This record gives sequence, C-alpha cells and structure tokens, in this order.
Amino acid sequence: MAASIEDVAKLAGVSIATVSRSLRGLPDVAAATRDKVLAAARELDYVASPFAARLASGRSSTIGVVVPFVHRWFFAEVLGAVESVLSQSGFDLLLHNLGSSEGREQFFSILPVRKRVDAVVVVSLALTEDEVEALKSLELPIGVLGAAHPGFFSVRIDDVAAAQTAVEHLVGLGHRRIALIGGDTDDPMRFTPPHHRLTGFRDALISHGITPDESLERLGYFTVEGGEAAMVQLLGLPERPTAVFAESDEMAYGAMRAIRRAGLRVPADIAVIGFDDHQTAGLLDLTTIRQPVAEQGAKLAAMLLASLTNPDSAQPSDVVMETELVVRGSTVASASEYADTTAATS
Amino acid sequence: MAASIEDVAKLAGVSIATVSRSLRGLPDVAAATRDKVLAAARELDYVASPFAARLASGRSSTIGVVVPFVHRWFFAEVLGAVESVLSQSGFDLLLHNLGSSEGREQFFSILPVRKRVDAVVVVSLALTEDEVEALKSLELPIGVLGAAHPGFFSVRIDDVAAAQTAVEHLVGLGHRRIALIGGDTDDPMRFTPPHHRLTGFRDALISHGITPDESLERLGYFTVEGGEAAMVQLLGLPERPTAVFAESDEMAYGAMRAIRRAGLRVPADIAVIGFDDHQTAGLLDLTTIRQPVAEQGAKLAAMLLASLTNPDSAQPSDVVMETELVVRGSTVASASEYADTTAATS
DNA sequence: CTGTTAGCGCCTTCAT
DNA sequence: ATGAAGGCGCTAACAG
Repeated sequence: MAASIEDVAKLAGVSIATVSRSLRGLPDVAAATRDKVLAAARELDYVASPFAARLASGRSSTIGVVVPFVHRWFFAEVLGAVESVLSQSGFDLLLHNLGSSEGREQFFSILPVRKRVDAVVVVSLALTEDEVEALKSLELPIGVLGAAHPGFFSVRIDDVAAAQTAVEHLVGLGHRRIALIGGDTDDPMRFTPPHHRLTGFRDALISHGITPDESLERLGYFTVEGGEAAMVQLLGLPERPTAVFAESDEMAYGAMRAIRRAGLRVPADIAVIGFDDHQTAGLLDLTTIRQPVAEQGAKLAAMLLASLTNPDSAQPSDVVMETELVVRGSTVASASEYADTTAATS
Repeated sequence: MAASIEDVAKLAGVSIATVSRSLRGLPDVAAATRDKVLAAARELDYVASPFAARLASGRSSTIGVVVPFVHRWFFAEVLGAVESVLSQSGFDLLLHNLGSSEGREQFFSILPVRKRVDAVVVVSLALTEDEVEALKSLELPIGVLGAAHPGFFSVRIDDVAAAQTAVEHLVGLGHRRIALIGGDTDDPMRFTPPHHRLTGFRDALISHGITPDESLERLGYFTVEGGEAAMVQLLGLPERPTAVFAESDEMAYGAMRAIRRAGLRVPADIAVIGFDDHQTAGLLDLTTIRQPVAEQGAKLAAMLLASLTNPDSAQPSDVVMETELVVRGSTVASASEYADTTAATS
C-alpha cells in the first residue's frame, strides 16, 4: 500500500497539517521542519493522493481540452503545446476529442468536464449560443482558440485580414480571376476559419474592383483529397482561374497536384497560395500565410493558468497573434530559390 | 453551488445510499425508487463528484495515455482511437506528451500518473528496463502499443515480417541493390519500429543471397525532410540503389521528391516502397505496407477496459495485427491505374 | 430492498 | 510555527 500523509507525519515526527504545508511550499514552516518532512516524504516515496486533495480543496489542477479531431495537424500541434505548458505547471490534461457532430452534441449536453477541471480550452469551434451557455454554466475560466467570445479568454489570428493579405498578394501579381478552395461554412462541425477567410477573400476582391464569382468558390474540406477534387472542378470551368487561394496548405497541396495532373504548371498557368505554413510547405514550395500554431495554444494555456493562480487578474483577455505572408515558388517562379534554401536547412 | 448527493436524496425522499445505487445502475433497487431518484437527479441537474467517488472507491475511471509526440500522424491517430473507446465507456483520458528525451526521463522518474489512473497506455516506446520497472511499480494494468512485454497487455504488428514483405516485393521485381531509409536505432527517444524493420530488411536480403551493405542504410528520422536528405545521400553513391524501402510513408515522400528533383523517375529509375499507408499514400501513388493504426489503439484500450471491468480475465495478452502489402505506382508502373482509382474514390 | 455509518486522504480554519 | 479536528462528497459494508 502506498504511503499516506499520516505515514510521512509519523516518520517526520510532526502533524499531518505540517506535512501538508511543507510539501506544498506554504509559508510559516520552519526550514528545519520542512527539511525533515521532505526527507521523510522522499524516504517513503510519498505523493499526495490528488483525489483527496481535490475533494478537500475544491481545486483539481486539471484542465480540460476540447478538440474537433486530434489527428488533424493543426489540432495536434495545438494540443502538444498546451500539454507542454500544463505539465510544466503540474497540471493534468483531460482530453476530449469530439470526432463528429454527434460527439460534439454529446459533449455539450453531457459536459463530461463537470466537477473535474479548473478550466476548459476549446479549440477552433465556432460555438453556438447554446454551446456558449453550456460552457458558461460551468462557471469556470474558459479559453477559446480561434474566436473571441465576451467573458472567455481567447487567442487567435485575424483570419479576415490574413485572407485579404493572401488575395492581395495574388492581385499584386496581376491576377484578377482568383478562385477559393475553402472549408464548408455549413459544416455541422462548424469550424471558425472558413467564415472569416471567405469574408476576407471576398472583401479583398471587392476592394480591388473585382466582383466575387461564386462559381470560383469551391469546397475542399480541409483535406488534400478535397483540395484536389475542388481544383478539378475549377479546371473544368469554361474560363478557369489564374490563381487559387486555399484556406489550408493541405488543400493547396491537392490543388497543386490537380493542376500538374492536368498538364498545367504552377505558378505559370495557375498560381497557388495556401494557409498555415504547414511543416512541409517549404518542401513543396508553397506560398502561404504563416500562423503561429503551437504558440497560440501555449499562450492560451498560460493565460488560463495565470487566471487560476491569480484570480484577481482574471480579466478575460483576447490576444490576436500576427500572421505573415511567406512567398515561395507556387506564386512567384523566381521565389523558388528561397524555398530550396529553406527546405535544405530545415 | 452544485447539487450534492444529499440534495438528491432529500428531494427523492430516500437515503444517499439509495441514490448512489440508483445512479450507478446497481441491482437491488426497486424500479419505482430508481425512477424517483433519476427524476430528482435530473431535476437538480446532478452529477456525482468524481473526486469524492474516486476517494471512496479507489477507482478513478481514468486511463493515462503516454505518447512520444502528439503532433505526429501515427500517434495522433492512435490517440484519437483510444479517446473514442474511453469516452464511450465513461472513462477519462489523461494525456502525457513526452516531447523529448528530457520529457521522457521526467515522466518516468516523476510518474505523474501515480494515484490518479486505473491503467496506462504507452505508445511506441522501446522501454528500457528501468522504465518497465517504473511502470510495474504502479501496480496497474499497463498496455503497450508496438512491443510485447511480459506482464503487460500489448497490441502490435510484426514489424520484422512486414519489412521482409516489403523487401521481398522489391526483390520479386528484380531489384538487388536495395536501400533502406529508416529511423535512428540509437535515437534517445527509442522508438520500437526502427529496430525491427531494420532486422526484417537485412534478413530478407540475406535470405535472397544479397549481402546487406551498410552504405545503403540511411537515417530519415521519420520525417519528409529527413527522407529527402537520406535519398540525396543515396543518389550521391558511386553505385546508386535501384530501389528504396522507407520505414514510413513520410520518409518515402521525401525520397520520391529527391529522386524526381535529381531528374530521375519513380519507379523506372528507382522504385520506392513506404510503410503505414498514410492517408495521402494513395494520392501520391506510393506502394506501402498498410498497418491498422487506429485499430491498434482501439483494441488496446478495449483490452485494458475489459481487464478493469473483469479483473478475472486480467490475463495480459499480446495481440499481433495483420499488415498488408499495397502495391501502387511507386514500385510497379502499371499499378498506377489502381492508385488513381483509389484516390478518386477515397 | 433500503437506511446507517464508517471511512477514503487530504486541506483548512481555529487554537495554541 | 505547529497541532487538533471538522469536513469535502461519495462508496461500501453491515444491519434490518
């Protein structure tokens, strides 16, 4: 049987209260006493029972993290960053992978994090009002990655502006007939980026005197395969686009593949720009909008931890991180030298 | 303040013991009583405090999952499958992402799962003796994915045989000068596959009268970039290989890219076979060894749950799942038709 | 079938 | 600076 706080107290010759104080580094413990306790604890290989501690204190030192799909690059990257921050602070991470709209419904109706976490991180979900209410009913600090909600902490990028930047890069290269390969804004899983990137795409066109043409907006479902299929459709148009903005690098990969399979050249015949700066974007020479992925997760986790540590500063804040246009060979032929250099040194 | 079991008991007009029994679906409760309790619980929006339950029962309904890197495809896929099985059984999943050899050391010395999980799943780590001892000291059911250990549950594939199959496919096509792009068997993170796949590779060559040539064995570090760099080295050899076996599809992608950049053709000049059947392998027309990734994770989780539910059947078992050679255009030119079909329908 | 009563192992006032 | 003692909310015998 594992040692309990009482065993440590006996061995150290003090009360269990003193053991508790010493082990948690509370003040008002004599240095000599603390040392005795630490020695006894080490000797017995003691670790406090988290459940007893949580029951008594009401705090769980656990954060729930909700992702739509762990196995997709973006979410996995965020998750890794969050885990790293939490484990360094001695917090546990309870993972909830929604997986589907049924999983999502189930999560928000059951709220399996109830009574077991101190805060919740929600990644990239466009929350419905009901979902927001459900989260609020937890009466816990909530962190959202990818969208701002009053009362919640948030970290995100400016998707509208980033999409505009992408389109403006293409316009600046002389393109006027620009297609979009995006996520489904009606998707039952409701991700946030598609809405904003679509808005930015259309806004940028309009501000350059180009009328958005819905036949040039196709769904790529955030997968390589989807991007390829969408591009095939675009290539079948009477008047095909000269440039494509894909809302993710993975869809851009599919688009490039479709273009080349059709015997056309990137960027000579059709320029392609992606979004994310996925790890293989340099390798595939893809121009893209870089966003700090792990950094967003780490920042959000840190904000939540800070609010738990110091409930005074619990002012929910909204952090908007910078994105950056990374020009490579898929939009500017001569840029490929840069890309080669990047790929070789990475 | 959230409702407690006492509130429910009062409202239902029964004792807290009866509430507990009713809510947990234990036998020996009159149907009418149970209904009253359930109604009261619903009315008060009651959920039991897991910590109190865990303290009292000694069970946590939580499983710890340890992965080397969440953000890598294979591990993320496994994690998603494990999460799905656990959440369906009402179990919590505590995630531990090692991230580096320091993170690994820290995990096994601190054992942050102590006193908080009912079982542990370890993914793809070649465990040292000390690590095995550390896990055993938990006195919990341990599940290992990717390697067998006496006393632990395990699910895996036969990496040696699978690698042999890959090489035999190449030999069958007439290749004799076959290179390997693999993981580092001296990597501080010590993954299991590299050792076994290297063994299978060499064994297959030998059994066909081909002497393994170490200059044809290169490190690709399980990344696209690493695979490309390894292939560049192989292409620089006085006598270059006519075929390459990469221990992962991602390394194979890099190899194919290096080959094409060098102005050579796949498979005409150099055939390439990968490992995993990664989701984009069909798209990139890569011959590979398919292994059931999510299935391995789901199976292992289910085994552990079964052993917790029915401690009698707690016989640690070792399940070896099937792998399958998937022939596509990177080894057999005429196979590309199949690949196109696959890609179009997937 | 249902109620009573000890704990589970720790945190946290409140004294001293 | 330290100790004593009362919960935290539930489970699990044990009665009845």
